[in-house]
Amino acid sequence: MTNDYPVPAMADVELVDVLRAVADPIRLRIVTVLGDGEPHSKSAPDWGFDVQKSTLAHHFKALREAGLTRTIVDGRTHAIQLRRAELDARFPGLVAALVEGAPPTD
Amino acid sequence: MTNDYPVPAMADVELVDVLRAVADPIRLRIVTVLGDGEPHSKSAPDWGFDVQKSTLAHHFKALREAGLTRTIVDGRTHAIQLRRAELDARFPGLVAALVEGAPPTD
DNA sequence: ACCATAGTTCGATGAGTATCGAACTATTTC
DNA sequence: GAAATAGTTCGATACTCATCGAACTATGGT
Repeated sequence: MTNDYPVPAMADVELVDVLRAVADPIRLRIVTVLGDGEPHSKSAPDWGFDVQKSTLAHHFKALREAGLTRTIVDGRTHAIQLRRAELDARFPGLVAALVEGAPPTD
Repeated sequence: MTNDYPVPAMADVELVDVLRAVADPIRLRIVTVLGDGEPHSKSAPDWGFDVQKSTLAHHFKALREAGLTRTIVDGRTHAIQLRRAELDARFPGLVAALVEGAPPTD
């Protein structure tokens, strides 16, 4: 069936939950890549992390449930996108600070 | 003699470690209060958290070791201060976003 | 129908950590 | 010196969570 990748309403998202979501090396890296606001494939090889795809799925879920991202389903491929505008409205400057403060994408 | 409350050099502080430090309700609250850049007493009753003072000491240590704060010793009382200027230089906009995005101090 | 591909979910495991209470250190006061 | 005060440290406990592998769902291709 279609879209059951629910996201919380941004008004219900607490700052501490957002921070817990990005307080992990892999998830922080994901968020900085998603900082451009565009959808990115969930494809594990594309990301190049040294973890199994089940672990990556766990991180994607954590980001979505914390209110940071949404999932876009297209056939059998999924994309993930930062809820940039909503986040900027609710937590001004936060995403920008994360993107700018993260180590270079090498 | 007591001035063994070492802090890491700001250049060595990683963003993800800062985020892990503030990804806790009590520590996030502390940081937002310290956002004014002034020293604040470590006195447990003053903070009004519902934890023992040993727990509070643990959180103060976590903030200091993550590079967020410094400790100022004065006799038998201690104060804690945000390393505001250094943090702003290393992670522009981050502290401001935390202070602004945190729930009201009410 | 069959198989391959993309991604999720589940159970188990191990590491990290928030919390407490008690003991400890350092400083001030009497 | 003794007692009180401020805060830290330590050991134990409980809980959270990152990770893996295997099983599962869903879609697309042949």
